[in-house]
Amino acid sequence: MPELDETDIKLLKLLGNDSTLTMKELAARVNLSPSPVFERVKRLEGNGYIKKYIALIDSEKLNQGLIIFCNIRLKQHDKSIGHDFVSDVLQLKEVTECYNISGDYDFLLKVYARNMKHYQDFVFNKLGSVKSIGSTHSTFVMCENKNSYNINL
Amino acid sequence: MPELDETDIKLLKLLGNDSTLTMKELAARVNLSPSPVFERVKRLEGNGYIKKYIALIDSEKLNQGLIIFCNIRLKQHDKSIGHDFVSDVLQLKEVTECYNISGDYDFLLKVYARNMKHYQDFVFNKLGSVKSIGSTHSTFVMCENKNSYNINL
DNA sequence: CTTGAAAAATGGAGGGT
DNA sequence: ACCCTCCATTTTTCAAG
Repeated sequence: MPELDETDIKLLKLLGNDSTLTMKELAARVNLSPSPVFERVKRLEGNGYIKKYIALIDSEKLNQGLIIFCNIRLKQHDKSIGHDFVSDVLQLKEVTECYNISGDYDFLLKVYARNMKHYQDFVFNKLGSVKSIGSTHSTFVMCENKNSYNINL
Repeated sequence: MPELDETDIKLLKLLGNDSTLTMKELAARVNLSPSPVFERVKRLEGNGYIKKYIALIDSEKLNQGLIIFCNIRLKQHDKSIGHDFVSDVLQLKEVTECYNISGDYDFLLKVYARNMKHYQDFVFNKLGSVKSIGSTHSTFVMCENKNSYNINL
């Protein structure tokens, strides 16, 4: 596992905020020419430091403006129930994130819904038919103050 | 606000998963030639459906493998205290997301730390010096089962 | 790392249905 | 409105030094 120097970190930071920067633009910001920057970026991709490049879609513009953190407690805690839950819940298009967590609940889901009615339908009809779920607790997002999508380097 | 057709949605979906796709590759997937695809993508960018393009960085490879959801209750609930809290907490590099939420707590933070010791330091020394905070409750992520970063179209 | 050049993609012009 | 083909420009990509 090769070490990263200052320049690599800076490149990750730049691309983590804006991946449309060209090699030329990146080069200018790290005081190099495009070629070594190209090689560094390819190395960062190849070694998995950069996982992928994506476009961020505006969820509000697509009528998915309601964000809910949904805490879930399983009925039982054996491995197979947990596995069933994860595979069931990842099928649901409203669920964009799923974490196995410590504490009172077993899982935390981030859910996007059009509105309250849609979320109600999600809880009763979709989560309601996932057998492994014991109970749920929903926390509604009133305002997203920040989401940087990446660690802050 | 112009409506989106099937093709636009498909383009958003494709770019939301992989923004390295070229106009040519996108064109092939939606059965068009590169030019109209180019125009559509520029329109989606211009109208804000696509907010930005970013590289996703592997947090584990950068020694930020511990994810914590930190619930925070403010001391008081006036607007200025809330504003102070947000501006203070967004300065902290460990905090990548911040939500104003309903329920027992006022805010939910997503925090990345190197390890438990680092998180302990974050809670005691960094959050500890934010005056507006009343109490906190940390939920530790044991496994990230899914994070799609975008709504599922 | 630099230079430099081939291959590929972008971004428009102009025209067709 | 929407699409196409063609082409100049820019960028990417990869030699060789």
